[in-house]
Amino acid sequence: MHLGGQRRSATRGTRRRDGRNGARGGGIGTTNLVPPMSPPPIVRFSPSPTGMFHVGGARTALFNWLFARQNKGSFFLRVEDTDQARNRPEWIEGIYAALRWLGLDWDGEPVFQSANAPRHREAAVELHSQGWAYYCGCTAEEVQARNAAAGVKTPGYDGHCRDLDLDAGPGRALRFRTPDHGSLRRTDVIRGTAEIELSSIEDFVILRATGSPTFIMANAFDDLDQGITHVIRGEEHLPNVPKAMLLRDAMGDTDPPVWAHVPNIVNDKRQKLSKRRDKVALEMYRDEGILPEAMRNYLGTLGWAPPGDQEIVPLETMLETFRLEDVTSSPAAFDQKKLLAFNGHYLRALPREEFVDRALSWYRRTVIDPMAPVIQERGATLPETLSMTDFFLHDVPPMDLDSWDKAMRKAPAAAILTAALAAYADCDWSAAHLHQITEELASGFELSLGKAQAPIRVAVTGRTVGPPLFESLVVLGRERTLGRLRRAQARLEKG
RNA sequence: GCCCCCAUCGUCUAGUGGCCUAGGACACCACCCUUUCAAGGUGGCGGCACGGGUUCGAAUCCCGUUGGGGGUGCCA
Repeated sequence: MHLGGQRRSATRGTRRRDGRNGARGGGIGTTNLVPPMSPPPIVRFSPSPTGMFHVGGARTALFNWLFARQNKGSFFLRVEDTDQARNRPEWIEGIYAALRWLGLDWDGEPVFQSANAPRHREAAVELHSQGWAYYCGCTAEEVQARNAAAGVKTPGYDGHCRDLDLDAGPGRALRFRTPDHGSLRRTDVIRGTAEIELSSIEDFVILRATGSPTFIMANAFDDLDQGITHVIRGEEHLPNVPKAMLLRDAMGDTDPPVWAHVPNIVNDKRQKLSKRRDKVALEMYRDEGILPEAMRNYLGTLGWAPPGDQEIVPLETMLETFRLEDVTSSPAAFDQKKLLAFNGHYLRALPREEFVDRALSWYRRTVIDPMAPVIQERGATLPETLSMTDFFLHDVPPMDLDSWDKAMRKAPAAAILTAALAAYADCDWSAAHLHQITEELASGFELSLGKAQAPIRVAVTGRTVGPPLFESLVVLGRERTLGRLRRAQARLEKG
């Protein structure tokens, strides 16, 4: 057996359930995770820039930040961009902007995981030379076919190349050799201890056939390299813990981190929030007027609660009373109504002058700045230009009945709305592109663009006249546009 | 299929074997205040998934069942 320390347990964390020092009264703000005199903790928040920054990530960041700051530790930002194909620079900017908006400052410069790729590769190759890993030339299809032929119902790598002693070469990935027997102890601050059977873990890839390191390799290496003491992340990473422990062990680690897997945030159907079907992007909430302090406070009540009967609390209170080991282990549903209630509270509590400043700057940033180029030319007075943006302010646009009748009474209105809904659902959201696809839509009905856009305009703005449609749609955003089109559709059906 | 995780009002949570007739918040309902609407105040509705243990005593500990979720990628 090559795995010397595999039964070693993570001893740094003390579980809340097995201690008697967990009582909140008198113990507020103290944690047994970081004993006095011990070096300050080092945590990292490590999002991958593969989409809009969302509320789940925001909460994980918040918990990391609270834990680091209250213990005088370090909070690092590490961008896990090992999947080059799915990364985009604007997503990275989005991460910075969102964290700044929430007031979560990080230490030092962000680390880009891709920049460490050579070191990851080197470490992986080293693992191979020490016999911890082997090269494998199987494709996913081959593995699948073999499993099917063997009648194996459980998918996963079958160990075909395990003892072939293949050299590195084109088309060959490097796999970590997982022990066949024994178990390891996984200790998690918020989930307790579990004994994991090693036989259930397949030989996983650490270096792709392209030579690029996989997430698990890069992640385990960087955590070790940065001296991360507490890994606080989403529960979807729980199955990665044994792999990370195996890898760290092979790389000579003797001081495993404290693991803390925070529960998912789920939707009202209790599924993990997803970008596609749920409203998750932080910037959408920002644009709809949610105050960062309200969002931050609300996020803090998902999976944790301040002691006492008061859950709307200042950041300082969270900083004093937050305890990682008190985080709940069951998923929390994101309740927009409750967020709104929190927001109303914060809004009312603002000093008058600050309220004015913030309301005005919101209006300027979200509506006036983006609309200025098209409204400035279209009115004789300031109020007249400003009134062109009123549809933007309401969830349901104020509907002008004459406009409605004029645009919707004509035969293809319903069909146009349906076609627009389909065309706008997944397209590039720019004025030029919207113009183009709407023109195509119009020619499909053998109508001019002017005629075809009328039902769309009325559905979205409530009127037949107004600023140029496509610029308006861009500012409104896809979700709100689609929502208004659907609402108009429903209204049309009712007659 | 296999591995893992989870289970207190509709939702977020408090609860760490007796302070529990289960507390608070959001939502909802009623009333009060009020020129309207909010805000605020008062009250109400509403929950320990089920079944077995352990114990003098279980929301709390153990086992099972059921139900939900996550993972099962040369994604992260």
